Amino acid sequence: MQKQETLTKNQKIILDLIEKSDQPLKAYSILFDVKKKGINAPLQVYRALKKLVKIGKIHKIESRNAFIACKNSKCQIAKATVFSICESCEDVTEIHDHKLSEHLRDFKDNKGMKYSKYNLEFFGICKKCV
Amino acid sequence: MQKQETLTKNQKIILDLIEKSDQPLKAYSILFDVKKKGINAPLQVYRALKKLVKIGKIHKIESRNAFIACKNSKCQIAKATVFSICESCEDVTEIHDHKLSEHLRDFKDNKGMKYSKYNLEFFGICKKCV
DNA sequence: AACGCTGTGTAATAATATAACATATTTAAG
DNA sequence: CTTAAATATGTTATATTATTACACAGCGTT
Repeated sequence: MQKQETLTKNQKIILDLIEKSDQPLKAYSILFDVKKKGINAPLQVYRALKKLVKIGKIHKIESRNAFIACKNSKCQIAKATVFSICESCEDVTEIHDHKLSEHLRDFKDNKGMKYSKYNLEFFGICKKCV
Repeated sequence: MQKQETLTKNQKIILDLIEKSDQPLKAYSILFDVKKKGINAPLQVYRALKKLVKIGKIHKIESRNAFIACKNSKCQIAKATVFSICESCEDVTEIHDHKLSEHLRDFKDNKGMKYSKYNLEFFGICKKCV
């Protein structure tokens, strides 16, 4: 399992930025923010994001095309993610629910397909926005 | 609840196309296919897709930016979707599992947020690709 | 008839993401 | 140590996905 120490310069810069935000960041907003650090092209951002997703440091919120840091130290691989998304303020929170995770991990469809990964996004209106 | 009969010409053309495919179609591939029917611009496709998603006739596969018809007559609103996606051949199947649906429908996070919708995508390797 | 709502058609552009190429750095094996 | 493989970099160009803005049409309501 790859540790943060082994991340490259670009990967560190981008992970730092995402970790400082408690909300998902979009690739081109990241690009804008890291230009002062010498990262000039979209591809440099996307390459770092791809790696960070792969090692589980960040997750992609598929319905929003945005990236958020994973705060769960156990979650070292991006294979099982659950998010809560407010459709009004767009606030995103990662959900860790043992029972739900168990249920999803053990889920088998009727074709017997084995799943190595899942992504679940819940949508609603958060307390602040009600 | 809106019935298919009330769909407009563009909406019908695009729904027909998606229903004929058992796999998700991308917006620009749809555009290409319906040009012969007089639909010329991306926006015409996206507008129809938006409506069809809203009334539950089709679903968007968020991780693939593609659209698939909903074969479940009960599923008239795009509020609760579960898909199986093969990461090798990209085959996508909608999953209807009563127990899982129940579990997800009843899920409440520890902040007491109420969810009106969810989207779950399972990833793995299908039987053909193993 | 005037309004609100929904849809249409068109042009332009924004936002998201990858291909292709040349080069550098790190890692592991011989 | 050196060679090969794997991974990362920097840059340019381009592909793909999606929306804004504007003018107007059709329909049901009041």
